[in-house]
Amino acid sequence: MELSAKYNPSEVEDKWYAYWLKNKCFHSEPDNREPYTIVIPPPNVTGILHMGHVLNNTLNDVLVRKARMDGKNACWVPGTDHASIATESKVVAKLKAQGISKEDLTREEFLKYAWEWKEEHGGIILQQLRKLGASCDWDRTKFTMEPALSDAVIATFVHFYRKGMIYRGVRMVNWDPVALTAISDDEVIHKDTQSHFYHLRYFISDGAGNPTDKYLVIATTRPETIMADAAICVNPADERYHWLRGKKVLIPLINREIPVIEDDYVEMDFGTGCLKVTPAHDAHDYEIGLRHHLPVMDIIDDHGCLNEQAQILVGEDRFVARKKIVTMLEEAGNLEKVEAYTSPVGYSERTDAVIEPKLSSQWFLKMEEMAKEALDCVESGRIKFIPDKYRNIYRYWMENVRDWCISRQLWWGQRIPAWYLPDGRVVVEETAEKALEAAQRLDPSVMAADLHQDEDVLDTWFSSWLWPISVFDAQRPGHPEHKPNRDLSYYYPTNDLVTGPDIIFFWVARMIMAGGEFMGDVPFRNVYFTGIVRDKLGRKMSKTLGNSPDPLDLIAKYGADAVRLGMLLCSSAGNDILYDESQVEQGRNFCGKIWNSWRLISGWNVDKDAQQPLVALTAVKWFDNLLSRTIETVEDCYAKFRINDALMTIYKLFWDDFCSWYLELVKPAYGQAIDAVTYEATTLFFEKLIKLIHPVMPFITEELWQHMEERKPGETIMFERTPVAGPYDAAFLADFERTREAIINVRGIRAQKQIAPKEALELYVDGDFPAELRPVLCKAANVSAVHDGEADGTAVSFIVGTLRMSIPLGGFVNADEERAKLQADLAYQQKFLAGVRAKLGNANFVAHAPEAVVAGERKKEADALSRIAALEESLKSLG
RNA sequence: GGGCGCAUAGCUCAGUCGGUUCAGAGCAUCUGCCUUACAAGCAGAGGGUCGGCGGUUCGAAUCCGUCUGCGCCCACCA
Repeated sequence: MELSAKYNPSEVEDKWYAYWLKNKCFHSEPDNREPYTIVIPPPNVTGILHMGHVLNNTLNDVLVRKARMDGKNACWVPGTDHASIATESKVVAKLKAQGISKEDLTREEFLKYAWEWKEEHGGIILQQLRKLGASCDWDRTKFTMEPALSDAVIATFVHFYRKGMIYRGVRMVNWDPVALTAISDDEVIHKDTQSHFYHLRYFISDGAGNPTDKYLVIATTRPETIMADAAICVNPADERYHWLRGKKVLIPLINREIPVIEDDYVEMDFGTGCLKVTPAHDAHDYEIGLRHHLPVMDIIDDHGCLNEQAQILVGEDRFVARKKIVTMLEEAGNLEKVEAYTSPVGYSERTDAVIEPKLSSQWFLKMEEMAKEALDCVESGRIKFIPDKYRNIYRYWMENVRDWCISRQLWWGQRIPAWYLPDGRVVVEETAEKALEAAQRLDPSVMAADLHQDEDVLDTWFSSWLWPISVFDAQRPGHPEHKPNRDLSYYYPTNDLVTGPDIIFFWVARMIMAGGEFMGDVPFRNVYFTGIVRDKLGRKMSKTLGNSPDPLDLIAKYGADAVRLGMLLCSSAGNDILYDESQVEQGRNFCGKIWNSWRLISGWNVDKDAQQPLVALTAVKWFDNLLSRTIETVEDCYAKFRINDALMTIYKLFWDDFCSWYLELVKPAYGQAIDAVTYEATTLFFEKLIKLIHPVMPFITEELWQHMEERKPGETIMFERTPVAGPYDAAFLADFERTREAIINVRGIRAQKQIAPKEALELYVDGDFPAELRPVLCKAANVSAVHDGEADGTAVSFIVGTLRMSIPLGGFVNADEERAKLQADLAYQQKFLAGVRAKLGNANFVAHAPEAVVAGERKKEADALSRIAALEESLKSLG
């Protein structure tokens, strides 16, 4: 079968992906081989593929394909995450566009819409991953909210509750007034925000609720919250304010009387040294309020608007209210001054709304004990982070862990399995039936209708942290007595996790905790942290900037292999990736190179009787040695997770060594056949090369491997073995390097002197040059003969190592120019020699430096001397 | 504000224990080639005071100090 002149990725990719699926090449079942397991970082069920996914999943796929070719039973489990906030807000937005408000729907109605949306859009991303070539075991696809996995989540809640690790409490939480839910501290992003510092006068009360003419001044960024003030606080050491002791002041506009209190928390030199204490709307103020038994008055509703408690500006949005109240304060004579002020403000990661500190009742999971163990997993080296620097960040997190707020005021997610009795008591059970039984044990008169289930759902990460366990055996989490099934026993712990450092605590740390809690073992052994994909200007890729290409467009344009290669070329672990389309072009070009090299080889006619030329004999020997050495390097790179180095090593081996050198050396003259020995060796090399590249470029390698010879049905390069390194002769490889240098020198001289490549030259070598490499020199440099000794008459010379080589060029040589060049070279060598000798003349150096280093310097000295001698001879022969 | 990390060629990055001709790679650039696998290519070439300053050492891109410029994590002085 003829190979088309150009590689056509789209045809080839669809064909082989379908072939792999049909032959269940990605499917894994436990057997007696060593397992290699990866669970996908589950993308949001409603997500679509972006460049970050491409990077992550390409890395995963490379690792899993490599392991498969290493003979392991490789299993990559795919799936999606229900992503409660993200998905729910998308559904809410979609309903809003249809004129439906969430608040008009019952929970059941809303969930029906949400599931419809999930069925419609869910898993698009998994289809897209197929285009990338991801070799996931699709038969094992999981969803964090499918029944079995949801049951696991509920069971773990009950488990922790019974262990006394889950509790319910009123806490100051981060309220997102757009998503209408509390979010965890980690989902809050602090951004420096331009605002104002309002200096307000609070007049001292005369004791009967009337203002005197004395006042104090407080500075606040949130004047709209003054109606919720419970006190004014000063530092007890602040003598400026001792006269205020025991006094009461009046809140401006509403004239409510509040006490002046003293607390160390207040910084004397910040603002005016007077702090208004607003327990309901500030976490620190809440703490102060607890210490001083202050009343809590909540004046902001769930949407961020002032409520009746505020007395004024009721119903106004907090930011509108801020503007209005400033005017009112000014008119009332309470505004002293306004300063421009920049301070960090918390924003919701999801909705970008300004977070409102809010008191509410939430469920928490105690973290301290689990965090200790999880820290130890990493500190002890049972889990390795790549790169290592993330251990520091991880340690910080684990040592400063706070209890995890696991409840969310949403509907999309696993509903908290807590039921309240009419008297307020609570029972926590896996099902409503069990809850009723439990409730009746407390109070036999309770009926099913009397029980009310908690309205909240659980944080998405409360299901994600079970992922490496629940994808294999959803029975196990929460039921330590359940014996792990066959899959879980075989595949757990997984081997490698590839993910972004931004979820090191959200996900990585918590999986480690869940692993310890439910399996007594780590969930994975290595965590490879990728960087963020940025554009070439260093900007984060984002929809709004429009600087993020659609991966599917790229795949359509350049092919999946090209996209994969382009992505990996610039990805060292942990560094951000500056992506540019030119990298994908480079990938495409490499595909073209591979393709064309096989076109060349497969086009050769083989002559069974032909004898192998000497040059081919040497070339085969060389490439065989080089291949072994390179495979060793590549294996070392993989072992250290230096995937881009492994790739670059193979890339150069293929392009430079195989195509530019090896093939050019063995290539028969035009119209001539190639001998069978060389041909066999060449196809074997080619096959090994494409096997080496297959984990990175699965499609083109499969296409060519299938093209090389008739394969049996179902056969695939995927299950071929990674080529192994044999012994190699390093000295011979070094000799070949010198030969290459000589060839490059000759070519350089041709270029300089404008001598056509077709015109054969003669070469003189003054010294010992291996005979077996002479044919290589002749063919690659178009040298008709290699003579020993030195050229007669005018010649151009050069030095390789310590060998002097010269080419007699007669009329082509400008003796003055050559002399000048030689003299410059000579001067350099003499300076070099002087430097080396200065070192060797230093008694301290000879005394302190290791012997090998001193010997090295002596070698340098000897080499420099012989080069100087050679240059002087060349100068002499120039006359 | 605290902590961690980074700074090497035009760009993106390697550089292991301080010592081997150590100053490297890929891309980009320049020059010459439509040579019968490939112009998405071939051959050749140029390009860096290793961020600045100081120190340790026989010897520093590498270790220490400091300054400058970036990045990340943490942190609600209202």
